[in-house]
Amino acid sequence: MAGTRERVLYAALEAFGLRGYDSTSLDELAAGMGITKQAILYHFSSKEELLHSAIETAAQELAGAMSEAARSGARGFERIEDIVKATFSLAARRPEVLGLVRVVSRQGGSGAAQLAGAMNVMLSDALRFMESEIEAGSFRRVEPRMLLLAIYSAVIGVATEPEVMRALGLEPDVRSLVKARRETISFLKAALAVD
Amino acid sequence: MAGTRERVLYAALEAFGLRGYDSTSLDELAAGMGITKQAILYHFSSKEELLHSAIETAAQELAGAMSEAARSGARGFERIEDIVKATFSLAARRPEVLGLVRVVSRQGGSGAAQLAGAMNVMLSDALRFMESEIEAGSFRRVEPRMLLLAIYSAVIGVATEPEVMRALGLEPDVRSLVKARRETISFLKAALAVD
DNA sequence: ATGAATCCTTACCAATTGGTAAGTATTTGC
DNA sequence: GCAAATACTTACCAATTGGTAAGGATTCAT
Repeated sequence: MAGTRERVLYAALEAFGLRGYDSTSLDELAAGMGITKQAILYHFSSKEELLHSAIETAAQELAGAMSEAARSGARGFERIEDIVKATFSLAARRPEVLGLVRVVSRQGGSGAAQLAGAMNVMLSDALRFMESEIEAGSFRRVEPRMLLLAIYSAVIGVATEPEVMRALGLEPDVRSLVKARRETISFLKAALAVD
Repeated sequence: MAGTRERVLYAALEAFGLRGYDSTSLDELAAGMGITKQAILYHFSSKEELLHSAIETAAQELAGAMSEAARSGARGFERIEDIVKATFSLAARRPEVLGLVRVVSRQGGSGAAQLAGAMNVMLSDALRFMESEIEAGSFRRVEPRMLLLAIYSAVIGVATEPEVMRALGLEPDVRSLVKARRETISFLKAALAVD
């Protein structure tokens, strides 16, 4: 059995990422784990600190998945494909991680700044990759930052919008996610291909 | 001066769409308008009913903007372009409308079902358009629903993720939004073009 | 064996939450 | 002119919120 501190951290990451920060009370969180709220506040001095810890964990996990995907050292579009696959895999395995990224980046405030800081290296790596591929003529000539934003939005959106999928008549099950992944990749491939 | 009921409705739409449902208290909302919480509860029997009314308003406003964009009767990619422009315009003018769509579709529950219902006609129109354009050979052969989801995600994401823009070193001002719009359109154009 | 640290619980607390009840101006219908 | 509906306000309320204080059990160092 993992330590209480870690269990709290992961439960908080899940709750914050799936239901939102304000919508999650410490009492609920504690009851779900069979402990009391004060046990949480023993390990984390405040709810906000718990959020910051959860953000850090999520950022690390995301960075880990990305660097794992980049380990193959693929170039050109294959690299993008690896990254999209890793993102979808993460979305299926632990939807709360990307969920927290969304919740926090939307909410703004110090959490967003912290998240931005934690993902800074990842982002500038991605930017440099984009620029070099464009320079090399492998990708279409686009504004790399705008492109990253579009890719981020498309992938995160597809991977984390179950309700929108339902509204479109798609059940957000594993099969549909795989299909969504394939479509997203071919979508990006077409968008990036040189004329 | 508009009636109190309408003012409450629009203030709620703004607050729910930008800060979230749970993060907005009726007291706050009322104080911001110089009335008391009970005045709100006079016009709307509960906070949830206020949310439902706000969702309906947002859905109508979105549908209005879309049908306005479709009024030109353009075909092929020009139609997509008109719609994306209209969406960005809405995002710049009233960010809370798309914000509410996001918040609600993410949160799930009865609000999401209501929103899905209100946007049903719009969605099936969009689907039929996609299918006919693919059939006519104007767009690349893709799964229309997946494509819609990708477009939705890309546009909504770009138009409503100021914090992500900031993280990428882009200030979310009008100029950047215009640039983002242009990039999104060319991104979609490339993704949809037939080989 | 014992003092101290670690890890929790019970017992509170002030502030805030959505919501009710009752009263009061103002407008409206007749 | 007057009852009734409309549009609020003040006064409450029970439940929930994040957080504090203090105490108890267990482990650990000496």
